[in-house]
Amino acid sequence: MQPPETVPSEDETQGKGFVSDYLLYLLAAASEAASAQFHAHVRTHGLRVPEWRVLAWLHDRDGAMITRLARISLIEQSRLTRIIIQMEERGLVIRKGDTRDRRRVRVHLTDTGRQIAEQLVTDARAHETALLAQLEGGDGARLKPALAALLARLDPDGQTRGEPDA
Amino acid sequence: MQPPETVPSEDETQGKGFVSDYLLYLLAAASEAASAQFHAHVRTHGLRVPEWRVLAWLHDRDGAMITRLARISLIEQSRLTRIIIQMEERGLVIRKGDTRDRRRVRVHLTDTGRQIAEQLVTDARAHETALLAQLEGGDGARLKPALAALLARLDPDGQTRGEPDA
DNA sequence: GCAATAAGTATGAAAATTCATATAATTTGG
DNA sequence: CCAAATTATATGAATTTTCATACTTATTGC
Repeated sequence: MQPPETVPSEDETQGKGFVSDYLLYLLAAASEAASAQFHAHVRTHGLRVPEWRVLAWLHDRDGAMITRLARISLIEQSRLTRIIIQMEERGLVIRKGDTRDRRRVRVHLTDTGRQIAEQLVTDARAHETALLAQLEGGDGARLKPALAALLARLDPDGQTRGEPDA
Repeated sequence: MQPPETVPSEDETQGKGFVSDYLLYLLAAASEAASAQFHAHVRTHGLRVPEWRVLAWLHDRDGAMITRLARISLIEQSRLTRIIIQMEERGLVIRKGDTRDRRRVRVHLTDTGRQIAEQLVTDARAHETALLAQLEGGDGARLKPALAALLARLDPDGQTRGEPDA
């Protein structure tokens, strides 16, 4: 037999509802909330979020190819192609055909691009530090490892994590 | 004095780079990776992700107003207005003017909408359970509380968390 | 009770994103 | 070595999404 009642009528306020404690929602909402401020800062530099992601990855490792940059930057390929073109027109990056594999296009930072990237990475580090400092208890410390573990589990080959090569 | 060299030329592979251990990136990437499968499942029901979010919130608490639904569903208001109209045309929800405050439009599930919502919530619960089970060690258990703490810190009023009223 | 302000929703028009697919270059299998 | 399959990027066209703002209805402060 089942608990007291099978019919869930009466009090719709059972517990707190499904969504507000649903992992995928918490992830999306936390991501949004945590990023809001910094993303606003990014926009003050005339960049959209995907463009900042590209700059950040190139800052870590210049000369990535479009497809890979798309995967790790969480951007759909055809969209990234257009974004890169725009960024090139703005002088943030330059595209170079890969001589080994002529299908590939490698993206490199220009001096301007690198300058902006470095500035923003510095800002991002500071922002992250401040953010984590706000989380009392161990939560702050546990968050990153837990997220990294989740990612590692879901994406063993680092398709999304900037593995040297995947 | 600092470590061996001050100039970071030579080996660009210092550590692992900034992005792959950056909180905001981990959040975004983890959210994407964790949601990918289930979101694909949602699409097989002919729903886009924002539509599923709306159904899920209405499942928890029917009759929400557009603005609030937009905030908690992480959707921009004017977009949600259009989405709700489409959902109404498809018979998933109905809009009812609030008689107390005639500016407001309250959104209610139709029977069809509720049926789909319930099915998907059931599926979502199962998926979440499976997902968390994959995380060995305490990571799985720690993740949700840590995310909730982050959200609570960033959004004290639960603007984004379905607080009874905010 | 009214003017000014704020809140909730809708909407036009521009910009962006997606989807399917074209094109080009490489790799694979036989 | 060749045909078939695969990979990388680009692009047209439809759909979405955004942004600013119009409208309408409430609320606030005098």
